[in-house]
Amino acid sequence: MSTAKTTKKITIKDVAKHANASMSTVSMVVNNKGYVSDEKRRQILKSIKELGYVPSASARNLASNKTNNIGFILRESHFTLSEPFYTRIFLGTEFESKRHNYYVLLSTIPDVYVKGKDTPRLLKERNVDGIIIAGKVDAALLEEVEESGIPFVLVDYQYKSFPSVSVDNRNVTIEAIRYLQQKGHSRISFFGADHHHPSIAERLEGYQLAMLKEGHSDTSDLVYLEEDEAPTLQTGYHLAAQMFKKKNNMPTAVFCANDAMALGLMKFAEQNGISIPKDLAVVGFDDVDGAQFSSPQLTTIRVYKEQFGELAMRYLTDMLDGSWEANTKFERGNHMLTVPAELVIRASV
Amino acid sequence: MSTAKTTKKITIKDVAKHANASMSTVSMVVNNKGYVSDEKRRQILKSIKELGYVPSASARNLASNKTNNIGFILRESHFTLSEPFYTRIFLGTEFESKRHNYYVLLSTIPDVYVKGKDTPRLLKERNVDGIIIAGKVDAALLEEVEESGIPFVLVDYQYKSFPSVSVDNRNVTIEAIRYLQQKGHSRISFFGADHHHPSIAERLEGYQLAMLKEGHSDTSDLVYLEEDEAPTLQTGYHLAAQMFKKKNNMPTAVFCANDAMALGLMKFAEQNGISIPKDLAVVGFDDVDGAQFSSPQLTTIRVYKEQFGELAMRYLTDMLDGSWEANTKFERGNHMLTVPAELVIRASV
DNA sequence: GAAAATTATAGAAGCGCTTCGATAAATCAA
DNA sequence: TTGATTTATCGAAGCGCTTCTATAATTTTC
Repeated sequence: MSTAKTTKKITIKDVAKHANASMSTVSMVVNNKGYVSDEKRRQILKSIKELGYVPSASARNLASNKTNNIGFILRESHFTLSEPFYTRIFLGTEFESKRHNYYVLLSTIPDVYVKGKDTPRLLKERNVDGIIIAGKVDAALLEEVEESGIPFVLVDYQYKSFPSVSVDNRNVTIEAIRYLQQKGHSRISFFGADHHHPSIAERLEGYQLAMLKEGHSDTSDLVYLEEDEAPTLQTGYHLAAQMFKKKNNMPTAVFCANDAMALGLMKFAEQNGISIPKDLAVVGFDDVDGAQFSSPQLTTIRVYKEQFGELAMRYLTDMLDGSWEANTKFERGNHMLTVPAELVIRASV
Repeated sequence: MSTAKTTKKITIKDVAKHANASMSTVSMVVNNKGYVSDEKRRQILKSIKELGYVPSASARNLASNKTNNIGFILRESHFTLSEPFYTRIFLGTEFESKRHNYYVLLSTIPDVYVKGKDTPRLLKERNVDGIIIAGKVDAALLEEVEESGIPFVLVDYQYKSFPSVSVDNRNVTIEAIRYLQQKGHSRISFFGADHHHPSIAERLEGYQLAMLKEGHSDTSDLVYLEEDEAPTLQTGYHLAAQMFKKKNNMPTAVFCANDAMALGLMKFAEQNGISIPKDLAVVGFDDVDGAQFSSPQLTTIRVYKEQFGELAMRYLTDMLDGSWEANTKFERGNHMLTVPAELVIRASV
């Protein structure tokens, strides 16, 4: 490159000399620990600024036996989803990590995970202090991570009683169903898919709870589940086709386990001359970008993805510096955190 | 956690002892350099495996004055775009980085970049050996990066004659226009936006070149440009409305600078009873996921995003280990690489 | 007002690796 | 044969930090 003078790297030693202090004192100032007199501190801070000193990450890591990295593990397909759900969560962790001075190493894993082969390098090389795992992943990976002893937290997924952060699916679904009921709907359907996914199972649960409360103990003829399919627009479309085949005893509203399916349902409706919300009310879940551009605009449940990621990161860093363990509010088995979500009322009901 | 025996960390020293060699010899084996007899090498490799030795990244980095990290800088809005274009490019770099034993540190920057304030931490802390910058970013950032002296390459963007990797926009656009012409179209429109973006400018250039070749030296009444808008579905929709307002001398085909706009145009067409491809042929650019689900399916230009990222990473790592400089094929001013794209023929023409 | 505790600073060991001589054996050139 | 190279190995310095220990100076305690 064109840098004329290859300025020698400034080390802590240079700062010490310049500030007329010892390396250890400088280190203490930089790390904000130990005892340093105000005067000396000012002196050192001044020297740091003047010399443009920036601590070397590797030296620091080597000496303190930390890596200063947080691993973020995510399935490839979740990463490249056109709805940037996990991407946003990742972004949230990235924001939060800056606050705690960590770097985030993103590692994608293939959808079909093979234990030894696909093990993230950051795990093998133990190049992270903690790990965030987003979305549903193979149990084998989870076990590997657990065995490694590296602290971790799951996001938008749950497994055993591993530390996790998830949307408060059940309660917000109940809220949504209540809303439909208040609007006069009593025959309310549920569209779901892949109900092995804890989130979707929880939404179904919330739905059933709310229906039960209004006396619908048996919802089997109202629930449409494509158990082995992903909850996509296509799935929603198919489910809609299926539902409209049986002409009698039709529901007046549908709660979809996510927006993609709701959008699929709306597409089917549009193509078949079914008017929304006149003939059928629709509620989605996620509040994807497309939800506000659909016609009619979709009433749905908004999830704060960035906050989601931020909370997970905070949880993890708290674990790392021990302040979490100390916090008696969170006892064993209570390690599953929840982020709120909220009903966004638009035009599809 | 529940790890009973906190197994002591295995260091290079342990391996040396176990293999009856010196640390330096082990180091040479690990790094594949210097002279080591086959016998000793085997011996050491065996010990490494037996002990499960994994080198410490920080120690290695400190000693060799490298970081083993590559920075990936991207605008926040590009990262959370619903079309995972840059996300895919990122994925490509991630794949390739594994091959070269680098970690990728992703850093997003806000859309309006303020020099000191938003400077990526990895730049300030010089915590990377090289940097990849994806998409259009603020020139101030580019200058900061250049000043840092850290090797970098741009992806899907160009600035001055900085090393870059881009789609071969001009040529593939010419190919697409030729294709339309072969299909009998001669009045072909161009839909564009934000033509300060080099890619879009190049596409326009290719379009004009191809039109010129068929005698259309003046395309001004065929080109629809929303210069200060982003190339979104909405923009495409507006442009379509604009175009259909003037009833006479209508084009028979439209080349859209990206799929989003093409989809917007098609939406307008559908709502206004214009049949595609009967009344109007449409070609897009990017081959986004939505392109194959539209009706009719969109004829477009496919960009191999992962390969894009891979190439950029390869370029960068080549720069880093000097083998690029040595390669006489790439002289000054020739540092702009190109990835091919291809016309995908579907049903909209 | 002397012992104990706290505050302030410096020095040095050591984190786990790479790499630079030093040294010696093996191979080559003539 | 013998000096010059090449091959093989080792020991030790040093990368830039953190942190432990030592030593004072200052403040607190009863």
